[in-house]
Amino acid sequence: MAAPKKPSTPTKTTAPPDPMPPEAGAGIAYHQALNPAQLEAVRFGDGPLLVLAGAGSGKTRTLTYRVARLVEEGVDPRSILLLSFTRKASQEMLQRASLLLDARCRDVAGGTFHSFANATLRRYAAVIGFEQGFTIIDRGDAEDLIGIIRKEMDPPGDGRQLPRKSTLATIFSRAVNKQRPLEDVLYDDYGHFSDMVDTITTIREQYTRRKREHHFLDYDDLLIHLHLLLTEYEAVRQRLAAKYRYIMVDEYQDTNPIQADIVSLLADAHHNVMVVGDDAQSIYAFRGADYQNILDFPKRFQGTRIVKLEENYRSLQPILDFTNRLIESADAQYSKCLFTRRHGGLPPVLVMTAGENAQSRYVVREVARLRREGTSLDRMAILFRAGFHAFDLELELNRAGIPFKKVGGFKFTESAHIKDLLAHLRIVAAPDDQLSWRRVLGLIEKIGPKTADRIFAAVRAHSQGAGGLLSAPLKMKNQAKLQPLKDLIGALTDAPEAVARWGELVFSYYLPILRAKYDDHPRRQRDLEQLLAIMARYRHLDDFLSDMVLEPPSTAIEDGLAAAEPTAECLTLSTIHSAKGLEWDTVFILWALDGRFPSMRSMEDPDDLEEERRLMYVAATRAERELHFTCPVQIFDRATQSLLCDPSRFLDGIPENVLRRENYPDW
DNA sequence: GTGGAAGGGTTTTTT
DNA sequence: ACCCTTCCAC
Repeated sequence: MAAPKKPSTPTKTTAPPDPMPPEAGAGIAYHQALNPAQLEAVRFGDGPLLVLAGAGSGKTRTLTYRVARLVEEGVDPRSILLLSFTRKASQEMLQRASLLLDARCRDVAGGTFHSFANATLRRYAAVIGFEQGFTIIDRGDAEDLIGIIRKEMDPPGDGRQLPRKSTLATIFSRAVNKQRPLEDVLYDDYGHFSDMVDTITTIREQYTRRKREHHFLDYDDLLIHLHLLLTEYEAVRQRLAAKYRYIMVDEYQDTNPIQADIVSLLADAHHNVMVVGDDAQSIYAFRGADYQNILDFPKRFQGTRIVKLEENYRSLQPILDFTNRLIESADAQYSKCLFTRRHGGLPPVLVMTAGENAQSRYVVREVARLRREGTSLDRMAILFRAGFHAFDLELELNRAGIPFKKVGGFKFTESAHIKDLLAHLRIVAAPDDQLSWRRVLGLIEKIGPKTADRIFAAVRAHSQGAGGLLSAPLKMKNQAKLQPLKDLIGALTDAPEAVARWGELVFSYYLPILRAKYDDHPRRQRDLEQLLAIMARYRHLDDFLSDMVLEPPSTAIEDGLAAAEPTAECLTLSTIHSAKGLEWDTVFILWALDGRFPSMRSMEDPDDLEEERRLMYVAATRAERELHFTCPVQIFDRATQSLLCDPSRFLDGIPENVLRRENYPDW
């Protein structure tokens, strides 16, 4: 049970040095910083360009240098649009480009598809019939609204129930993202509900109608409306195409048909479009992404130049030997084989453990060992398929006193107390927001959904915004209960627009409610204080509220630690989806157990199974030096009533010299 | 109408 | 573990 040893001599990295600010007046040293393929992409002039970038091949570096290069050549930074997967990723690229060149690079327009859609739609809101603006609703809000409609519908009558609200939301979203009729999605993916197609269609019509009534846009609507704006309003499309003369898209393999269309529409006039991605790392099929999208790019744009980045700068050779093998045995033929000049190190290890808790103890033991040997916790990550897969490990890490942050899974802004506080601000910002009124009023004793809706209707009829609550005619017994809330709204509407001040007013109103409602209120109160700190960074309430939906802080703990002790080192726990694009010295992949990874559900459909394999590939290629898989055995699977005992089928047939096997504890 | 308690059926991944 | 429904007391 020898654990992988650190290589005795530090491995020499052949990766180009990190970008440094150029000497005053000197140009950027492209030749020293980039390999020939990267250089070709960076120096590519006008026209369509497809960069197929393997894992760890310097994709971000290439995009960063190309931005700097364009700006250096005199392109107006505001005419460059850089769409990437997370806002953090695009900010980092622009920051690095600024270091290479100068601060002009910060003026590059960038963000996620959704944040770009938000910004654009705000500018053209009147064109698409949102004269009074709009509120972006997150998944939870969407489900609440669907839940209200669902409850109003007649039950099917045969004793069965309609799909739960979260399932309905998934069905509706899938139909949009895959651009398929609702009926087809139901028939293919939810066969057991396909006979309710009429009722479900009605629910969706109602959902669409009410979103419009309340000026709500959900995540999908942002893309739909942007697409609509570009297709239906030729003048707008021309203006946007003239404004953004260079389009760049990161992680193009994860775009869905609407997003790919949006890119085409924007680039149609000039064809100056560069997309970067890796078909082998496409892991968002569940929301409509199709790796075929990136392979079809040259068909959309005639004369596309294709550049392949195949040299890996991240991982040691034994890790690449393994990951190449993993992706080679895929059914689909992906387009590359990676190589590296980083030698040394041991092959990855697969560790069989006697159950889930043994898995957790193995990870804790190894993390402690690595730390003793000098690896910072910041350089290690634990990756897993789904958020709840790490629950047991979290307990063990707490017991061992190892600090960690968890990324992915449940979000800060999804917890009830955060949503409560935001709802108070939302009714002021958007008085038509019935969902937020329900939430705010429902917090008051003896007010439930019915009373809340009545009060909402009265306020709305008064059409004075949230202040309508102060003058709307209400029943006497409601008047008294509502007095504190009225005082709050009065204070909010009187105070000048200062986001942080409003946050404090709501906080002091909400604190007694929080204390009465939750036993664990001290922890939640700390979260709220974090939220207030975040609010202080904003000048406009609308921006704050939009950001909380589009790019919420990934974890409460992360921000807590970052704020309190920015230097404290910290282990990362992450879903594989949230780990995309990141890298660590040492990576642990949990639950490499057939039935968990791949999951039972994915085994019926070859396409789903392929995506699981790509997911494992993404996880494994995050590692630079050490890679551990753990496989707890004898796990009972309730869905199939069977005992799971075998390692992931993706690891079958990989020889011992590529993947070592161990048992923990020895048995 | 509200609020609490009890019991049966379902659990990925993200903007 | 959580959602959703149902049932019952106020």
